[in-house]
Amino acid sequence: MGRNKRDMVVMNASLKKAGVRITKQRLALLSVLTEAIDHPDALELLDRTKKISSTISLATVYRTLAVLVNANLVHRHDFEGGGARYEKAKDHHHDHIVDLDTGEVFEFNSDIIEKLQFEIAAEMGYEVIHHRLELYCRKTN
Amino acid sequence: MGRNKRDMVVMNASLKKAGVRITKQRLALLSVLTEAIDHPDALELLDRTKKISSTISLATVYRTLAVLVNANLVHRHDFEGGGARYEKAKDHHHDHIVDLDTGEVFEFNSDIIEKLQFEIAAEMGYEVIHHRLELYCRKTN
DNA sequence: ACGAAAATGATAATCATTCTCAAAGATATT
DNA sequence: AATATCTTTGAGAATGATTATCATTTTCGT
Repeated sequence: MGRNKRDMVVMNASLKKAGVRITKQRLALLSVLTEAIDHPDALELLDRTKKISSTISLATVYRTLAVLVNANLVHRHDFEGGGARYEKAKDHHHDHIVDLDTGEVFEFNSDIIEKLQFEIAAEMGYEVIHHRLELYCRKTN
Repeated sequence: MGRNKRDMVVMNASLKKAGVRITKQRLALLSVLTEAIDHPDALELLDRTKKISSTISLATVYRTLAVLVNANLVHRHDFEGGGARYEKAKDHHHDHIVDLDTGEVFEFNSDIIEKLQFEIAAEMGYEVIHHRLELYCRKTN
């Protein structure tokens, strides 16, 4: 687990940017989200954070996630089935492929699709504020 | 409201196709869905159906919707905020634009996007079983 | 019309998420 | 570093949408 000084500085800055106080729970949760390579839900995040901070509750996980999502530091996904899943915001936008059999989530992005969406909305007098594109898939063969 | 003999025959056939018994609740709900030009939720469907059939419960609305969705006669959408919303299946596939201010839902479809999705999935060894594309928009100025 | 099988209604149960509020912690100021 | 103030936390209650339960009623092939 990579929680060195530089990471701490970055996370402190992130929280300041979000206009919230720095607490060990928030640092721990942000650290878990930073290390995660998957898309965990609130319960899973609680478990992982407890292993680092040992003192955090489910209510705080939800509250902190709401704060981070609001500050655009974290993205929340409502894939089919089960509760919301979370992911630390990356610098590049991406959409998701969900493996229907394993539940695994993969990322992809297509500038062309992005542009087409923009054009379709514009044609109807709309501006896309955000969007959701999920491909529910099965392995071929 | 258009519930003539031809509609009844069509609805009867639809239910038979779904392999379920024909009840007045199911006919009424299907009729409401057929007439709907919007994307109502379960509670709204209960209200509308009561006006036609006068005897249906929320439990039956949910149960019947589940049956119809399973039979691919109805589509269920989980747009952001609030509960699921339903729509009678049309012969052509389409995606949705959601007006963030009014909650209104518009339909669109793009063969190009569809094809791109297919290609992207194929490249990763996947076959798209179904997908979800929603544009959350605001009117431009 | 008869009887097995399925559907209904009323309500309880579930599940994820949000709310409440007293106690603990963080930050600015001195 | 002590104080005052304002925020966050934890535990559990509350919520809201949806599903399950089960006794009663309805459907439909015979």
